[in-house]
Amino acid sequence: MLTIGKLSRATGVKVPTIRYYEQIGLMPPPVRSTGNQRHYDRAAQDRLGFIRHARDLGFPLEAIRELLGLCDDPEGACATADDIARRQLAAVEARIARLTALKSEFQRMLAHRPSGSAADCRVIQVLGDHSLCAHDHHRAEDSAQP
Amino acid sequence: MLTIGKLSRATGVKVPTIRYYEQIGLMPPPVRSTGNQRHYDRAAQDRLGFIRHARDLGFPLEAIRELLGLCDDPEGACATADDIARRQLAAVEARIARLTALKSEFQRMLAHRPSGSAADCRVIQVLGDHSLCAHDHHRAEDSAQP
DNA sequence: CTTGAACCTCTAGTTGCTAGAGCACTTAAG
DNA sequence: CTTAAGTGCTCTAGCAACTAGAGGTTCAAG
Repeated sequence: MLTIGKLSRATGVKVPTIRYYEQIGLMPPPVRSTGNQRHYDRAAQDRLGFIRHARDLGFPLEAIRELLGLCDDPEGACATADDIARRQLAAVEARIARLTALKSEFQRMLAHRPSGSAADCRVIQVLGDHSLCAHDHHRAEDSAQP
Repeated sequence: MLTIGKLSRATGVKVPTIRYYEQIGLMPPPVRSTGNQRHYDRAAQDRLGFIRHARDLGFPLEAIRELLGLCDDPEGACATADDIARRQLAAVEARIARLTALKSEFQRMLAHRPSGSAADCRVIQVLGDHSLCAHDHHRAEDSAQP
């Protein structure tokens, strides 16, 4: 039986975040001590580890909620979990592509050493004039968090 | 002189977002018509284009505020703009590295076709057991928005 | 038994918007 | 000249996914 602080250290999830997960129903309310303090068992630790892991992989909390639902009902369709991961992969790939373009844009901007005043600063030029841009950096569907 | 809607179409920034930028002081309050409607000039359009462009490149609004400050005072140090871009580049690189690791993780997970039930689903396994993970996907400093 | 760390609840703030309610104004057709 | 559609206005509240702080309680070591 772990206190919230020990669970936090064990999983790498911060204490207020654990309470937040409980508040939004991602973690079940744990048993309490006589003094009203939370005590977690192994199952809770595993579940939180799962959440932490999935968060690190960029799953939004709603996707994690779905995945946890699948675990709670283990004979359910695995295809669903696959679909969630697949969507996530697509989002990650799109994001990488966009960021790679951004990176070379920055490198291009920084390659031109400043000549003194902001007036002819390359960074500001590039930002001000789209035609100087080597890349399309139009906002593609990039609302996904990862 | 453009109405807010035309400015929106011209720059690709949504109408409520333009008003939001005005609210937080990123865009100056424009002149108003007798009927209290906003009317924008060329300078406003350029400024908003600059903001849009910088946002697309992943600059947080506070960095954009700094950059705009530099433009308003064009003999200021260009080095500052460079620094901002450099920090941004570092953030972008870190993010790309992390996302690339995530991507191969997802690919690994998806390479194992589901065998039917969630109980032995690879996705759920990988998420549940950190030791199955090929990569370190510990949360590096990745709070930067891009 | 005391002290200080760790816990509790609650509210409010963060970033960068987006959505909706409930109005006022503008513009082209009739 | 009027009217209806299409814009525009302000204001409030909401989203993710936490984080910070206030102000109070409990626990464990010495």
